[in-house]
Amino acid sequence: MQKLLVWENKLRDKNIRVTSQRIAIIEVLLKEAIPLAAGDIFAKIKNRPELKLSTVYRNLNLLVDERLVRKLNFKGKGTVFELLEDHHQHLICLECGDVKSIQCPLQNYEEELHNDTGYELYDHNIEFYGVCPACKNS
Amino acid sequence: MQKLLVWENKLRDKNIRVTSQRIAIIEVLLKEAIPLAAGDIFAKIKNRPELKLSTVYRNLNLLVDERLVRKLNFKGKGTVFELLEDHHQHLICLECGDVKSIQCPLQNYEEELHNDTGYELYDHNIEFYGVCPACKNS
DNA sequence: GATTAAATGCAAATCATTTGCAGAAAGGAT
DNA sequence: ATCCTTTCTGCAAATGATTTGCATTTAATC
Ligand SMILES: [Mn+2]
Ligand SMILES: [Mn+2]
Ligand SMILES: [Zn+2]
Ligand SMILES: [Zn+2]
Repeated sequence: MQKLLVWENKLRDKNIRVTSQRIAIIEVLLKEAIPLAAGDIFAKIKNRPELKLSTVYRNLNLLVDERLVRKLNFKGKGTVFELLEDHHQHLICLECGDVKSIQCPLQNYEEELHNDTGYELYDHNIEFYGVCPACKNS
Repeated sequence: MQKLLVWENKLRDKNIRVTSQRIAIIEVLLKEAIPLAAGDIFAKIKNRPELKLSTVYRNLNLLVDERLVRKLNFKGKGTVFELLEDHHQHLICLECGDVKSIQCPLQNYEEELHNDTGYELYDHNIEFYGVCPACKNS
């Protein structure tokens, strides 16, 4: 089954209407496969001059509320969005801005933190910052 | 030695002038001891009506550049700042906004990540989100 | 195809943050 | 203590990102 159809069904499951604007946004996020700023998503939607930036924002916010999209903030890039699929974290090059997805190193840590603090844990987010091999050699 | 004097010396060591505005900002961050938004810092500076919000921003940015202050972004709070002292991470209650400092669970992980990716690691940041015991019982 | 709630386009508003410039203050030298 | 140079601040205005109100359009249901 195509990825886009999977996402259309996720919308239907949450009673969110499948609009062409929503699909266009999800298509960009699927194709790029890295976290993108709202403005970048907007810029990558070609041949839809009537699709407005405010629509991009409204949809991203809705999808974040429905836990279909993750909203992040990266040093140097500001607020970015990615489709919420498998749990993973990010490694960001401070020179070229490259973003690498990495396995989350804290798979089992929330239980320990719960025992230590009494907090009910829901989520965590990690950013690693460094310089990628390509940038190091230049 | 008083904490404030330590910070004045940190400024001198970096050739940053010790101005009364800078001191006022650092005093707020020292006293509150949790990450604060620029606007919150500004609001907590009493009896200095001439001290402007733009000055708060300019100084926070300078202190971030000089690695004396850490700039973070917390879900629900936006951009916040804290004095950079010991390496630690944060646990945030999504109900009441309470922020707890916690020991960093990734003390030795950067080496492993370097070996896996070739990246030169400089820094990392973790946020844990949950609900605190007080909010859970209410 | 008609009905209704939800979504969009559009323009304007809001909020956070930055900037230009003229005057004030800090730190070093005399 | 005064002078000098550079940095810093106040102030007001600009910018950039994000949100909002409202009239119109559209998706989903019947
Ligand atoms: Mn990712
Ligand atoms: Mn802290
Ligand atoms: Zn790079
Ligand atoms: Zn709480």
